[in-house]
Order: sequence, then structure tokens, then C-alpha cells
Amino acid sequence: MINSHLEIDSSIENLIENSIEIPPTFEFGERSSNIAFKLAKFLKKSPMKIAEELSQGINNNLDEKTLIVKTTPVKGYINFFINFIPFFNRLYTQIKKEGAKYGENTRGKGKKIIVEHTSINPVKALHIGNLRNAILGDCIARIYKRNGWKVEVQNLIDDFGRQVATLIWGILNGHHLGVVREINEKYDVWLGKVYSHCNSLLAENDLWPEVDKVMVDMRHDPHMYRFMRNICQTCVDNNLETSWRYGVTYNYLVWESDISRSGVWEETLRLLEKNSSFHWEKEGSNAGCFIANLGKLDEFQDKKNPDKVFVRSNGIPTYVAHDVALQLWKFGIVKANLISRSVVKQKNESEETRDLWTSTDFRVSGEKGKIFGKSNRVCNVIGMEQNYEQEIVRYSLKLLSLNNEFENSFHMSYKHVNAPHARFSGRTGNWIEERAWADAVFEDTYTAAFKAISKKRPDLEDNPIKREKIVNSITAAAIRYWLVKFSTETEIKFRIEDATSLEGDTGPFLMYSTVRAMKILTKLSKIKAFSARGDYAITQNEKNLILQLYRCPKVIKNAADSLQPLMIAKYAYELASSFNRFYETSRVLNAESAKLKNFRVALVQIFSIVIQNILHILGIPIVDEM
RNA sequence: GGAUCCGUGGCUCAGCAUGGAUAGAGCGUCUGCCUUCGGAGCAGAAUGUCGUGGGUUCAAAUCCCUCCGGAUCCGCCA
Repeated sequence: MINSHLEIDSSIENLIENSIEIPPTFEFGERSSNIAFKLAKFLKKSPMKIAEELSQGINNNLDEKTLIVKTTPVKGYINFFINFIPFFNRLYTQIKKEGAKYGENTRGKGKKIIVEHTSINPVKALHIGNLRNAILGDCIARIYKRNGWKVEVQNLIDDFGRQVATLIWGILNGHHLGVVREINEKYDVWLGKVYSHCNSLLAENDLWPEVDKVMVDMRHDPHMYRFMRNICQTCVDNNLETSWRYGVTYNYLVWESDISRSGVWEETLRLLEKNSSFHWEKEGSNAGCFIANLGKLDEFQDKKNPDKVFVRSNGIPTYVAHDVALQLWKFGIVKANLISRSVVKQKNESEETRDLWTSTDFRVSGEKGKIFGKSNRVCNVIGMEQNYEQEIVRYSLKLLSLNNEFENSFHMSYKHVNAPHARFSGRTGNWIEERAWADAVFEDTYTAAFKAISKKRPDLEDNPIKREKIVNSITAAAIRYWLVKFSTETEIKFRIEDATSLEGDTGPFLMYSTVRAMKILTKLSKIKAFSARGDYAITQNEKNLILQLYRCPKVIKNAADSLQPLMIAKYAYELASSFNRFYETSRVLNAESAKLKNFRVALVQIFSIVIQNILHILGIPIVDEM
């Protein structure tokens, strides 16, 4: 009885909350509700009539202390007009008090999420598509942190895969000698060229069995393993440099070969064998294989062959089986531990400095390890071509009756970045001629930013160190923003003029309005605490900015729930635009009256706080001039 | 063959989850704004059968179905 009342109450609350929207024009107030339309059916009255009655009822209960001045019924809508002075006063107090924490919430308190991203094969440089993955993952990690979660960022290094075997085969046969390494060319870029060269040689001569042999040797011959791991290590070191340039950092590098040795897979197999949904096939085309019986789930009925091979007849587990094991390990269901070692302190201007750890194949005596994994939620940032594979991982948890883990497995799926008329592929190496690897995009954008600053800030020629720092920041901002401003469901077409753009809906635009606000604040001799007294006129642009500042906490919630960093980017742009319009029409330092100046300074103060909080989430560096 | 995603001004994209008032941005084009806190900015103009056809609804870019066009997946590859 009580429960059903509560349900009704909360559904009414939802109904009201969901009915609130932002009207198309401020003539209709600052907020409006279409609730009269929804109620019309039940009350069997016209929406116009209901809106009039509700509006009247609300108006009768308003006084000068309430945050609403008045409501008006218009064509069935109820429009709300905000009492801006007390509203602003309250918002100002809150933002000043919370400061860098404004916008955050504690929904994830006591819970931990693992975000896995980047995870490229250690045979090449990051191309722009891998960078999209890294930036999206980095943003979602930052977003989760603001939602109160403990976040662990992992980067999976697949050193046991076919790609690495392909590269090693090529090097053992001296094929890398035929690939010229340019002067100053990064090792990982050159390695990527070798890798695609090897692929074409293998395809032409059909030499794949030789690669299979390398794959086996890597596992069983310690010298071969060491040789391979050293090459991969150098590649990973290079890849990290690229990530760091863009402000992307990790907590833990997980090496596939370390997982193999840790017993994670064996433990997983024992777990699966005990479950009736998995079995060793005795007959048919899959005879001798270990099979996941996904066909028993409704979701897989439409598949041609819903059952999935987890272990091949030669005893080697498949990629998807490995992923299931990894997922179980991330949740702490599989308990085997990896040996870990602290590697380096990552420098990161915008976030805190983070310790980077790696899994390792040997322990130095006296060295302290650290336990990773054991999380409540997992978010894997992986391209949408692996949607099906990720579903298999998720539903395998369901087959194991791990419903909580099933519910908490998130696949952040995104489309690729491609050349306007072709796909980028590490195998074919077509990212080389398009200059689409992440370092080249950085260089090209750097050039554009440098050109711009030389023109706008000739005075900085005397301070090349400062200038370089600013140009680096602008470059990272431009590319990072460009990669998150699209929905993850949109394929990005790589055009260098888009990536390097510095005006309009771009990262540098956000930085610029931040700089404007900071400049105003530094010109004040003293910043006094604001308190609203009496009356002063608030312009439409000012109201607009106030409302944008107010939206922040909700945006951070929604971005986490929908796994869309785009929402933060859109908000940042709207917030900065609102500030620029305010800046254009409202003088701050020489405002018309002291009271007005006081108010506008306060507004600039809280804008400065909120925009910086938001730029931190986007990983956009903050500079005080540009 | 089956499944998933996409289709919105000349170009590139938001909006679709939870249907609501005049469909929003940026780029490009055109017109204004520097004796004013920094013009990487602001104000304004032009450009739209929201792929097609149907359905549900008081109301559809949004939900359902058809078809067309594009991408991806359905492996003892990763």
C-alpha cells in the first residue's frame, strides 16, 4: 500500500520533471512545462484550461522570496519566469563554495569502474582512429570521476596476437631492412610501415603458416619471447609519448602475455567447464572444440550459428574467449593476480599526475606490487565493428548467472575515423600517405596554430618558450575537441582542415572565452565576495549565461548515463558562446554602476570556475593568454 | 540470407533515449561592428520536401512498418 503510493508519487515527480523544457524563445519565459497536454487525457479537459488553472494556482503561491516571479499559460504550455536576483545569489554561493567540484556528484561513491581504451596492437603508431578511441576513453574516465566513481584506466597491450607475430616474422626474415627509416622518424611510425610491408609480402606469397609458427615460438621459446617483448616495449613507449602529448594517461598497462602466464585463462576455463552452458563438442564440424552455448539465449536466435568456439581443436583459446576471461578478471570473479610494477609518473597539466603501472613478466626483488581489477563496473572502449563480439562477452556473463556483472558491462561503441573515400587500416598502411597518424596530425595542427599566433601575438616572439607552450595547448585542444564533438555513432571523415580548424565550434574557441574571463579577473585589484542587495537590471545575455551555469551538474550526470562525452563538448560550446555574447554587450570593469559591476564581476568569477571545470573534463589545457 | 548503425541547408554535424511552440550550430557566401575589459569574437542575411512512402497521435526529425542509399557484423581471425 505504502509502496504503491510511493510509486505514484515518484511517477508524478517524473512526469513533472520530464515535462520541463527550455522554451524556443525567452518571450515564453526561462522554463516551460507541457504537463497540461499530458494531463488532458486523464482530466478530460482541454490543455488550455488546465494550463490556466495550474498557472493561476502557482501564481497565488508566489512571493518575493520564491525563485519564480510568475507563470503564464500560453496555448496549453505553462511558462515560468525566474526571479533572477535571488536565483543568481543562490547559484553564486553554491559555485563559489564548491569551486573545482561544482558540477560533480557522488552517485558512484564507494564503487570502482575500469575503463579500458586505446588498446592498439604494439606494432605501429596511433592513427587518428586510435586517437578517437583514446580521447573518448579518456573523457569518459574523467566524466565517471566527476560522478563519484573510483576510476582505473587500463590499456591492453596484445603482444601475443597475430599482428605482433606478423611483424616479428618480418623482422626475423630481414624484411624491415627494406623499409627506410626517415631522419627523425619515430620508431612506432617506422614500425607501422614495416608491419604493413610484412602484410603485403605475406599476402602475395601466402606464407601465413610461417606466422603461425612464430606465434607458437613466442609462447614457448624464452629468447624469442624476450626479443618480441623488447620490440613491443619500445613501440608502447612511443605510443605513450603520443598519448601524453594529447593529455591522455593510463593507470595500468595490461600485457596479453602476462595475462596468459598469470593463470587467468586456466581459472576461467575451469569456471566455464562447471557450467552447463559450455561444453566440449564431441562431434560435427566443431568436434574437439570448447563451445559456448549462446543459442539458448533469445538474443542469439537470429544468428546463423549462435554457438561460439571458445577453444580451438588445437587447444588454443580464441580471442573472444580471452576477452571473456579478461572481463571476469576485471570484475574480480577470476582471482588470479598479475605481477605489476610502477613505471613512471605521467605528467599531465590538466589532471593530477598519475602513476603509471604495468603488468610484467619478472619481479625485481624488494619491489612492491599493486593489485588491479576487482571493479564494480567495466567500460570497454572498442570500435563498433566489434559490437557482436562484445555482446558475446556480455552474454557469457549471463550464461554464468553473473547478472550483476552482466548489467555492469558497458561497451562504448564508436565508429571509425576514415579518409573521405577509404577506410584507414593498420594492415594496408594507407594512413601513411594521408598523414593520418596521431603525431602527424599534431604536427600539422601545430603548424596552423603557430601561424595563427605569429599573426595575432607578434609580441610573443620575444618569449618562444611561452609561445611554444601555448601553441602545444591550442593544438591538443583543437584535436581533442574535434574528436569528441561528434556522436560516437557518427563516422568521422578525416579532413586535415577540419582537425586543424581554430575558429567557430572548436577547442581554441573555448580556450579563448576562458582567457577573456581570466583577463578581466586579473585586472581587478581586489576580488570581493559578492552578495546581492537591492535591485539592478539583468540583461537577456546575462540571464542566459546564468542559466547555462546552472545546467552544469545535470550535463555531467547525463554524459555519464548515456556514455556520450559529446554532451560535455556541446555544453562547453554553449556555455562559452553565452559568455562571449555577455562579454560583447556587458561592460564589466567600467560598468554603469558599482552595484552592476559587483554583479558582473561575480558572474565572470563563477563562469571562470565552471568553464575550467568543464575544460578539465574534456582534457583541454587551460592557458591564461593565447 | 539475418542483425546493428547511419541518411537533417552548398559542406560538416547536433537534436531522436523521455514525441510538443518558429528544426539548431559551425564552415563557406553576403552585410555590418576595432577612440570600448583581447576581433581565435559579436550582430544580421540567404540557403531545409529532416532519404522515400505509409501508420500511430490532439501533436512526428523523434515512435512503428515498407522501400532506397551508405557502413559494419554474422570465423577454430583479432
